[in-house]
Amino acid sequence: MRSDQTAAQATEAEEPRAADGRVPGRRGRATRQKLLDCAAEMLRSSSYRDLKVVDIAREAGTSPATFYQYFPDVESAILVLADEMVTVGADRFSRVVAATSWKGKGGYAGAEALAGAMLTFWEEHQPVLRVVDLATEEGDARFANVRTRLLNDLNNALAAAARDQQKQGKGQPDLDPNAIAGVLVAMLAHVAAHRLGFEFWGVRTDELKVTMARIIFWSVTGQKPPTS
Amino acid sequence: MRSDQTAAQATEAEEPRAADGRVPGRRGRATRQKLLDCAAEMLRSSSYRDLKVVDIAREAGTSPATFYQYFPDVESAILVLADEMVTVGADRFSRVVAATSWKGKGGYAGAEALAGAMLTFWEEHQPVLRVVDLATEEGDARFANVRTRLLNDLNNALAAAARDQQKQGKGQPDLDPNAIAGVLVAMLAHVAAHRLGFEFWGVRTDELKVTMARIIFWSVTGQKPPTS
Amino acid sequence: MRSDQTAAQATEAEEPRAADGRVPGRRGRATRQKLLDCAAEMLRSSSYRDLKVVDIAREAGTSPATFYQYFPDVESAILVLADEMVTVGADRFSRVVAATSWKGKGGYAGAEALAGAMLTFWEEHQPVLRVVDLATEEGDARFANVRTRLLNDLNNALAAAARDQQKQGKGQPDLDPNAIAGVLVAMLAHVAAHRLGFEFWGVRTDELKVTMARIIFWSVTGQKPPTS
Amino acid sequence: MRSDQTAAQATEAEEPRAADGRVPGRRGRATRQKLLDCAAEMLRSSSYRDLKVVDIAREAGTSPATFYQYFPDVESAILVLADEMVTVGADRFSRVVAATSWKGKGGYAGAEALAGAMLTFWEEHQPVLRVVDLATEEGDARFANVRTRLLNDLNNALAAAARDQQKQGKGQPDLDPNAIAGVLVAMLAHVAAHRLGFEFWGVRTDELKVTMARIIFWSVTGQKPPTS
DNA sequence: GATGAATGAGGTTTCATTCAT
DNA sequence: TATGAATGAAACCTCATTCAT
Repeated sequence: MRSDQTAAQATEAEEPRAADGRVPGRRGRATRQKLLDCAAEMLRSSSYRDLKVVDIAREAGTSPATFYQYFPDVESAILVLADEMVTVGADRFSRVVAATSWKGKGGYAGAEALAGAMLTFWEEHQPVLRVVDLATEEGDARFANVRTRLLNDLNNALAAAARDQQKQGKGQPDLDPNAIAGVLVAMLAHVAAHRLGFEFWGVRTDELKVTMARIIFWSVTGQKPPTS
Repeated sequence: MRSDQTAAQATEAEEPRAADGRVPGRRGRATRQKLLDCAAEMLRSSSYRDLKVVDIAREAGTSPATFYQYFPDVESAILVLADEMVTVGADRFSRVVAATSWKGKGGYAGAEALAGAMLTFWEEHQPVLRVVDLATEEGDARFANVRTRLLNDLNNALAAAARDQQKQGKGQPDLDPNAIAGVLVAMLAHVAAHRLGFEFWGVRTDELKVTMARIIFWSVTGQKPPTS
Repeated sequence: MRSDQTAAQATEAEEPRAADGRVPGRRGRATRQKLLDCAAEMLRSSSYRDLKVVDIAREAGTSPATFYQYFPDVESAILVLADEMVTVGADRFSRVVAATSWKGKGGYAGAEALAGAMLTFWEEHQPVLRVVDLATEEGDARFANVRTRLLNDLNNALAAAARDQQKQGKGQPDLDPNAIAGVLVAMLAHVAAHRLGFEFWGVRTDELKVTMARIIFWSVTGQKPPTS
Repeated sequence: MRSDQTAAQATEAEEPRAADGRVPGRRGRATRQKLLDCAAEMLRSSSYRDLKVVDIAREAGTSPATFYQYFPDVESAILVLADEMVTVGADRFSRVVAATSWKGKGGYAGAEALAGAMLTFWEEHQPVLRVVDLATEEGDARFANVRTRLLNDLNNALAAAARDQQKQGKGQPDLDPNAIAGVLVAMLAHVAAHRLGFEFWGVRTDELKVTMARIIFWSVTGQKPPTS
């Protein structure tokens, strides 16, 4: 049993390499970036499974052969995008939880900020996050790794908070802090990923945010959230 | 805004048909079933996207041409499996919620039964459910339909319970019942789908069940769950 | 050089046989006829190349296996239809030419009757005739044979008439009677086959008939056709 | 009713494109041409319906995948051949008719030149023309278009000549000029297409030419062709 | 006589990937 | 660096045809 999850390694090294092992120069880096941008853009409209090397290359105004100079396959390119996203996201989530006292109105506000941050982040990075979810679901270890790195710190922070509250005699006495954190993160991620579906069924995003914030706050602190 | 979701139509008609429109006889039905069984079995080990007609046919000891006699493509075959699953699941979930009073210890027991039912059901039908999730995520309407039919009644029942509690002055006064139900169902489905991941991270299924049960009970009734 | 074409053999024997060599009884003959009727009907709407054994069988409410009891393949079935058509057509054309004196107004009337007969016959048997043309064009000897049998007598009769006129010092003195007949028959068949195309381009069938009749009359007799 | 047919658009744009949208370079164009040449060559021996992508590719010493780089299917490749043929043919026929005065011996010589041109052209381009006829017959609009473009100018020129003669009080007074032109073109095309069949039946090509020339001359001018 | 079922055989099509320039 | 071209390999899918009942 591992009581604490340690962050997995980043997939992408600092220096991008071309297929022949050389570190690309300025022109090469520009081409590489163009390919990444196009891939990201295309993920917005078409499904991950429909994203072909040929298409990305054409969209980027270059040839498939060029694509292979920078990425061994489509997944690897998306992984780079995913890595960039992780850097932004993990940091943002950590910051929100770190700023939360879990006490009184401010504590609840922190919970709400967290729910909001998740919803916003998922909205911003929807295309890549969808791929991460899909590939993880299909058993792709590289993407599972991304997912872990994105949510790991958040998960640990919530678990720590829950544990802390329990020690103060406040939280949910009988529950495993890791279970609480895991369930809450699962809830957040899943609801955020399906925000549009909820809207379609007539549930507004704001209502989702409040609902989740209250569940978070209560689950961590065991206190009734303050009524607004 | 649609305050109540109505169950979508089942995909599979009563009488299975062969490609030429005829209703298959005993031998034909046996072959068809064999193909379904093999497909289900193979989903256990390989990813849905890697499931090829050739493979299923070979596994079932027939030829691809025979497969096409009974299903237009792999998805359609899986849809049949999914439909069978829905029939069982939707019924089972409805039963659990219907038996819940949401009052006192019995009410909490109902919440726990629900969490347990979800975890168990997902464990039993993991391969097909994974495909349903994946295909839904990829925008396949037929599978989204399956998902809706599976969870719709449960969602409505939870929303109704939350609304009912609010009327009695007990529930979560400021929250949209539909949001509550949606968030809870999302949590249940997502956690159940990733049960193995949780186990791997050291969180036992029982703890997940209890944690979710308490969240459910509190979210619907606004009451602190009774300590065991 | 063959100055006279002799009629080729009919493809279909008097007694239809089943695949196993037996002469079918009443029930069998009914099935066989049903298949023929359906094939004929389907030729009306779909192209000859799209006519599949499975389709004919289904349309006839029976199975492919049954089809093979009566015909070795689709072409053979159509050949039967074509044979029936030839019997009717060759006879009709012969009659018209036989009734023509090639003298004066009556002679021209005969030419017009011939043109009319061709146009009408092609209209009546358009589906089968189209197949005959197609298959002949594709080099199918069996269908070329049909075409010959349909037009052979007519061809010979026209050649004889042209030759006869030449002997009387009237016809086209310098032309080969066989060439005249061949060209006229080609013209008749081709125009009749494309009657609808002509209508589409704004040329009425009546005008085609008159035009061809005049060409025929003049080509055979060398006389200016009488003005109406 | 359309009294005048306007030429349809050419099917092939100026710049051939590869499957991925790029304009092929020298090597690519050579491969493309090789494929076209092989297709043309193979049409000589085998029927159009039996011409498979695999076969053309093999014959050209490449792979099916390469074929698809230049043509979406076999028909499209043949259409290119047909287009090239049309350019040559339409021009040639126009020239012949334009050079015809329809007066006296020179007029008849023009008619004979036309018949000769048709016979020669069909002999030269027999394989492609056979496909055009077949596909048109089967209702393929793209090939019908080719046929129209090949014969349209000729048809219009003949109709104009016939109309002109009528105005001079010479032609066939009671006949529709469009009908005359249509019938003559049909005759020419059909006889030319079956030249070999005629030879087989003992009718020499020269005799066909003279016969058709006389019919043309008389049909347009209403005058007895001058005896040689 | 009729046919439910099964399938061999054959062509189509798509891409990831490579290589020579 | 970049890429035009070519292609192996892998599915797909469709029918004509057969056979046991």
